[in-house]
Amino acid sequence: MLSKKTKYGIKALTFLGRQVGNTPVAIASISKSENISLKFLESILLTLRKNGILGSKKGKGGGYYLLKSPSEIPMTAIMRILEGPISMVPCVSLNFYEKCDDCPDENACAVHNLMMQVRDNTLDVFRNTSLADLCNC
Amino acid sequence: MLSKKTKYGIKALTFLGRQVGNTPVAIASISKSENISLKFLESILLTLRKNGILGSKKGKGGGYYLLKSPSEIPMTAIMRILEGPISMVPCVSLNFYEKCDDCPDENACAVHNLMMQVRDNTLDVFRNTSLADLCNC
DNA sequence: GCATTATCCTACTAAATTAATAGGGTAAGT
DNA sequence: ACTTACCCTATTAATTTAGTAGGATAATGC
Repeated sequence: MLSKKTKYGIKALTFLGRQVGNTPVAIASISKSENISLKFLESILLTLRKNGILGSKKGKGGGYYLLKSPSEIPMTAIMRILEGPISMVPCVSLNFYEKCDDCPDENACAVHNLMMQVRDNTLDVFRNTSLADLCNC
Repeated sequence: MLSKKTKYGIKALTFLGRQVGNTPVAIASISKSENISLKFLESILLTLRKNGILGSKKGKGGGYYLLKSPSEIPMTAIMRILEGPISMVPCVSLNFYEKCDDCPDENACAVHNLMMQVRDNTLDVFRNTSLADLCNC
């Protein structure tokens, strides 16, 4: 299941991507428009800034803005920052790999092989989608 | 992330599907072979039985066995019983649909439309895979 | 018919994760 | 100065997950 953190993060990014120009938007403004708890959203936008997706400006007229154009932000990046691994099990993860405690042989594991297929399919979607695609719908 | 419950359940089912004949296998036997906590596995097999995937036999020589041949058990069924919804958000779920609290219009929601694609791709994998496919690898 | 074997079933608990909330600090603009 | 709005750490409440405990019930074999 997708966490609220990721869901809210994507919604906020989409909102920012739909702005004309790239002027900073206050958290409170996004919070209201998208029905997201202000404080929770604050922490989400903070991690997106720390991970190089967003820039910010303090003081009056300040807020958050995209650092790149939406078409240059792939969904894989957003998902990995907000949700973590894209795969359903750590043992098939490309960026967050971990060995299973049980399971002596990965290649012989039915779950491993099945989840590999799921990962590839999910990855296809995220790799072929950028924030721009979400903004135009 | 896939829960251990689902992971263990799939491993147990695969183990049962690989048995020659269809004689009952004791929980303890599966538990040992697959490195799964006996009591936890017990509860998992119980739900699989209550959902029509497994049959059971009590007493000496008893245990669990598949009610159908592995090729007749689609992964969609197993996943829905053990893991629940296949989609990442309730608002795109076919079998466990729920409306979002936020989000006035589903069709205008970027997350909704993206997760629809992910669901379709994941569903494709599970629909085209049966337990038999897992047993032969 | 009694001991043994193995599933059945409810309830409980510990740990981890998620979804926030609180509250003050810091920088920018007027 | 004063206001606006992000910055940052810590705490908490709720939920989910993973596993445990302990006995009830049914089948089998001697």
